[in-house]
Amino acid sequence: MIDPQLLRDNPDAIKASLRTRGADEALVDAALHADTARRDAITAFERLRSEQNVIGKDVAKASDAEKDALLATVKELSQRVKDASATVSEAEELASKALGALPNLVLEGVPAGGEENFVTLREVGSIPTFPGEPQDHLELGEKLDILDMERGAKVSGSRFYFLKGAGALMEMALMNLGMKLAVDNGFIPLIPPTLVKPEVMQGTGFLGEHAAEVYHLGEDDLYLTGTSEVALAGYHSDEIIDLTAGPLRYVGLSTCYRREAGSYGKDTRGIIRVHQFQKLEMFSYVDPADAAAEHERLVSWQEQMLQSLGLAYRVIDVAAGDLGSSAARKYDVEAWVPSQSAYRELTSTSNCTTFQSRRLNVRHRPEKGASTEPVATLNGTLATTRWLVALWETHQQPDGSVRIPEALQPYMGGLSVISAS
RNA sequence: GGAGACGUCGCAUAGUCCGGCCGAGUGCACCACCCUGCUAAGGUGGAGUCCCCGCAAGGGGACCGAGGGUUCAAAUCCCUCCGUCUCCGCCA
Repeated sequence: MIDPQLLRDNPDAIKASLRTRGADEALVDAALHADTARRDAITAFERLRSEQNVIGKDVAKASDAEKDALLATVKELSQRVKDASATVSEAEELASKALGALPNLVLEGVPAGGEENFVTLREVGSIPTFPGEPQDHLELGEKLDILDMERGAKVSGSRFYFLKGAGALMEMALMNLGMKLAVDNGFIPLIPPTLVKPEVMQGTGFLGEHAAEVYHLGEDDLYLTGTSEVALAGYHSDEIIDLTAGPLRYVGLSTCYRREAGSYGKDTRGIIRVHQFQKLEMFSYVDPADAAAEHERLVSWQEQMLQSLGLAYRVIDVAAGDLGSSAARKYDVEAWVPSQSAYRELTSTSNCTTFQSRRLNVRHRPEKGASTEPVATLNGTLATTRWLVALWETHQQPDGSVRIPEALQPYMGGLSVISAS
């Protein structure tokens, strides 16, 4: 949710932001009108309510004779208060809808335009070369017996899989490596629920543009989360947290579920796009003034991971039109996938500034005695199942085996190569 | 799954039966000041969150797990939901 004060004081700034996203500026005026209507309704209601409160006290004190006369007038007033209150509820609903339709203000410097207008910030590592055609991760996985898509489909349908043997171990190793990095940097590990209530799903914004992506359990009215960001953002909802000692950082490990509706025929081979996967997610609650710096820190931890795994990658500054509604800026780290001769997204890190925290009502007190203000939230991926794709393909050898990066070996019982047995 | 108890201002509690004098008492913790030679204690005062009006001073509204209802008026009465605890049963 955008700052309603900013909407009133500087609607043009919000319009400018909408333009860089390629979104409709008319949303701003609609929100302004709804906000004014809401405040008018509140003022009218409160005036009546105040009157009712005063007379109510008189009624309590009045003698029996006076009481009857007072009750007559006050009954009529009571009805007007009720009507005014109903008007407020309607106006508030409309206003919050209109305000909620506004995406976050994009930060200065974010490239304007759509998906293709991203800016490459840097390319790191040398793109691997192979004597012949490199095998793709599915081929490698099946030959090495570490990935079984067929049985995944048999048991659960398309886009499901079994990771097996060293494949299963490697996924866990990846998570452990990321967990170590996070904990060393002061993150608090959390293993969150992956089923959440509608309010939380709503609050984190995933029922908006991503609604079709989300699994819903009708019987229990619970949602399966597509990322632990949902639970991590909800963790401190309706709380006033203490950031005087610096950012509050959590790292969540969870299974993620995505329906992948609308992606038929896209990435159908292997485990690039699947319904269920593991993800290790960083989540920071910070003072808004520190948000941009925290964003750089998150991306640098992501890069450390990629580097220690020997992957070639580029970091892109995602264009405004391709940002989620909560993000003010987003960096994707994309690793080179040899079979596709292309960079594919492995991580994403978003600075949501105070947008998410307003909706979830997470605040902090900048200093003792000061009034509360919304915190900034940021999130970023530290590892996912998809990383296996880049790892296997990048580290494949001419004999069809796969080298295990040194960083992962301690978490795999010292294993250094995966070969067909 | 069955039976019952409970959910109040950071924590602990009073108030709910008998609706108005309760946005709400008390203790602890907290902040400021005072007092005491130190430790401990004592005294006085102050403190919640959100919203609306206002340049401000200030004024007003809402909030007693959540949402509805009854009433001129609800922490208090009624309903629904959520959560916690206890007992019984069942079982990974």
